[in-house]
Amino acid sequence: MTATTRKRNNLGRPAGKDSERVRADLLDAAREHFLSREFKAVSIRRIAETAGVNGAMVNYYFGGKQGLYMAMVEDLFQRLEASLGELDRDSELTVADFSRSYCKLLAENPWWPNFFVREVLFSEGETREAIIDKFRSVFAPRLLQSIQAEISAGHFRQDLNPGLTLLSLMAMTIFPFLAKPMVEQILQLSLDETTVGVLAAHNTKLFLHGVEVAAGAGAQS
Amino acid sequence: MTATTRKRNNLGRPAGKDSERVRADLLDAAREHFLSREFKAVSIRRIAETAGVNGAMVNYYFGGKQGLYMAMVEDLFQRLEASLGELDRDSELTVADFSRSYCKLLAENPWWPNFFVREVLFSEGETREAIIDKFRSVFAPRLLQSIQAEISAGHFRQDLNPGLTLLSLMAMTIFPFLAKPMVEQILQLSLDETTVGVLAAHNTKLFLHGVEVAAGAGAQS
DNA sequence: TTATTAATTAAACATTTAATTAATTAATTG
DNA sequence: CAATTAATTAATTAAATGTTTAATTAATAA
Repeated sequence: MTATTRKRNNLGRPAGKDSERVRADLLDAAREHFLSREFKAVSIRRIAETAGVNGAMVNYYFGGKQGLYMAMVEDLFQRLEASLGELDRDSELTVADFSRSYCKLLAENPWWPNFFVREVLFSEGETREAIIDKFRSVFAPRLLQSIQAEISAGHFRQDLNPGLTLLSLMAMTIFPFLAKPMVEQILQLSLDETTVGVLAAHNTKLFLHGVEVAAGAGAQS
Repeated sequence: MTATTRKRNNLGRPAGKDSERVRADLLDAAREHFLSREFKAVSIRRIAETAGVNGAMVNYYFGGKQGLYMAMVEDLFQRLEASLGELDRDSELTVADFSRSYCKLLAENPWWPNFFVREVLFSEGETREAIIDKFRSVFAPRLLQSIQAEISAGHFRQDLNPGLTLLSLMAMTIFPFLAKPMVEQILQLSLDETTVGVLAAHNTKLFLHGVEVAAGAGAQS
């Protein structure tokens, strides 16, 4: 205790610690808390405790609680885009393609539907605009275009409203994971990795049957 | 000011005021705030201000903030059941019936999808159980039974999983109102009273085309 | 080596919140 | 009428929160 060179507590700059690691740990802890509880119900102190650092670090690295949340959102978007990376290459995007890659996305990012609905429904201002804009630039235009092409080609019913049709497709793919707790309790369906494939197949078939022209040439996938 | 019989402020029991009215006003204010913002972001002071009473009334009548929230949930359930009242009578419930009465329910209770998803996704413990239980007792069993009957009768495809099929139907009817802000911005569809009917028709037709046997006798509603 | 900068903690600060209490007034009851 | 009960408000309390600050230590530059 009398040694003058000895650290008194845990104060001061720690020896040989990567400062990027603290940032990453805080983002991890923020994701863990913010995705399962509402913004105001999550305290900086709790996040910092999970990350194993002092609460003041949130202000030091992110400028405050809101800044940390924004950084987390940005990080989630990056993960999302990484998951959808190869989807950007090919310009043709069929409904089956969409259904399949959406399932893959879900397997890699199970937090996505929950996050999506929270932001679209309950966030205010810029955050909501940001996520809507992401969606608008990633999925919507190419799917709309694809649906419209199928209608023009005579594969889909002529009386379909493309917007409503896309909405139905999105609903069938996103909603089950939104209502997951209810689905598992009421319908006795567990939405794990294996059943996700079954769900995707069911959705695709039902959707295609629903939109294709009622002529004899049905869709046998 | 010297008059001894004069009320000093607004203190004390007010003259000729209906105490049921205070309760109702607080419930109205709670609904207004809780349905548009998260629980922790709503203060009882603000609710009381909206209701035009003192904040202590929340504790007096409902035993606290949580109690007020629970009372509001119970009140919402009652409104929901009132809206679905006549649906309980007839035992046969077709898909078209469901779609139509769900649209009517939405017109009378526009808060419903928002509330539904908030509770199923973000609430904890008893509240979630309560709403899941309500749903289980109102919609699910009769619709499942109806779908199963159609499959047995040979009207719907034999390879359909009834649970997944009900899930698709629910998704198409509930999701558009969940993602309302996104729908209106991206798909340029306004979900007002008139378009709700169009959506219901679209959903019913797409769903029925999707589930019915692919034979020549399609569903012309 | 010395001075400066970067990173970290503990403590203090200012604000906000739900809940409680005491005072006050009207209604009700005996 | 008197005493009690019900309903309401203002003031207070205790806890929690986001942010700031000062102290402290390691890394880095001069």
